[in-house]
Amino acid sequence: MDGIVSWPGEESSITSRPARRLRTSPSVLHADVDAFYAAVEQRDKPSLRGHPVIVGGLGPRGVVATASYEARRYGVRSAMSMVEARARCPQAAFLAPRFAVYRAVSAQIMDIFAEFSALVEPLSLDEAYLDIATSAHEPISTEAAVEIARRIKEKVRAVTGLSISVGAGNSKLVAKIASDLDKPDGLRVVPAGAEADFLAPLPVTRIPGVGPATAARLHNVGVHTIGELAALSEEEAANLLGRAHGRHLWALAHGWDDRAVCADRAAKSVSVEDTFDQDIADPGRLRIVVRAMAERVVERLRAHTLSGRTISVKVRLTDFTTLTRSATLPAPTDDVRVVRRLAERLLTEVDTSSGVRLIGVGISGLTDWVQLNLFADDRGGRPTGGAGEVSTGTPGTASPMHTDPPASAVPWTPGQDVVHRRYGPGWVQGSGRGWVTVRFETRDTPVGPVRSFRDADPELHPAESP
DNA sequence: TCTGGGGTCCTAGGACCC
DNA sequence: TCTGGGGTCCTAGGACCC
Repeated sequence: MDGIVSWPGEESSITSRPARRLRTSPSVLHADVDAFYAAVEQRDKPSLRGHPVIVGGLGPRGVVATASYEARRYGVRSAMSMVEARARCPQAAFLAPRFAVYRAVSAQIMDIFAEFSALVEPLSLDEAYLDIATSAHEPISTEAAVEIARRIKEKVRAVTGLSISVGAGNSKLVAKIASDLDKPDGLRVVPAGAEADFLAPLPVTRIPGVGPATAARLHNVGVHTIGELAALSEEEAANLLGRAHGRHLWALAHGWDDRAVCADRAAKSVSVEDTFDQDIADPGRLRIVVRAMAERVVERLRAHTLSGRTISVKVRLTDFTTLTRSATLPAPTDDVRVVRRLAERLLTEVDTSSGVRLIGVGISGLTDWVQLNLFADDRGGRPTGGAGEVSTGTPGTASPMHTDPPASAVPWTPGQDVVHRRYGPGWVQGSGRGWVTVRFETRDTPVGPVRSFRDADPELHPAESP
């Protein structure tokens, strides 16, 4: 294993903080493909080589996903509007992204990374951390790290035709910054012990996690370099930037970064969103759109055999203010009818009369098992739907790869319109284990209470079909 | 003709429970 | 009747990353 040393300054930190250990050799690698999408397009279309290429949305509200280095010379950057990119570099080739191709190339690259380390943490299609200490019994020398990086670059170029940049250091932070500094086709290893001198003169904005808002706060107090951030006290950083964020960045500025390289990180949410070519104000059209997005997100959810408890709707208004509304179910679902209906309701909680430029639907609180009925959680108790409440307070701690028997002979279908003799019209949010939960809302009165009944409640009936 | 789409993490307030 | 604190869950928003 890599050599390990105690976290400097540990004595002064709060006792709840776990003991930190820093590596003593450059055994963390960060690798990413140079101008990935654009480079794939240039690779596949030789006439584009040597010329500016801009990949991104081609619609009226598109933005740049990736600009080739030729295009960057004209000031074209990721996230810039396509309109501005066209103004800066009209002679560029403007291409829509081909994600299926990028995913395939990405898989090739990740396979190559896996040949060099058993511990690969992908960050995106074109980027990953590699822990090269896992298979080594001795600390990794600078020369050994350089050699491994060189071989990875060679192999990626031979197999995919793409150039990558690799950085290595004793932490994720140092490796990542090192790979950034030498782009494109970079190879930079920060030797053990040289981390502080490497970091100190760099602008704070080099630290991943320091964006425009954080940079502005730091600049306000005269902090421009990583070394100047490190020279603050931990308390000053925490007060300036927030407790967690401030302390984290302050530690990073010292090079105190013990974050582990972690393969197989489970997804926490799934979402889809669309920006319209023109704003939509018509509630009927918005309702149709949000239903379609609910269907798309459930498709993605089910493709990964996941279920989720919390449904969110995101609305970006004409003036770009962004609102979210969410609701949490008593148990995870992957039922399109429930998600569709809930998304529709959440949309009604936002005033969209001024016009909407984007709608999104997301699902979080994911569990790794296929939902068979809404109450197939392990709380054991009966459903408790109280008036107006969606969540019951107790989270379903789902067992992995749960295999519940199907809820057979239950007459109620999630999403179904029903009428209760006392409570009026509503729709079935879920059923199972002898119970059915009804949300008493209609399109005209979209927000209403939730109540649960026995399956055979004589007062509950399917709504008349239209 | 301003500002995509997919995510992650953090904060802060209120509800609720012990 | 009054007075609390801690912990967890939920919601909404914001910063940030590629």
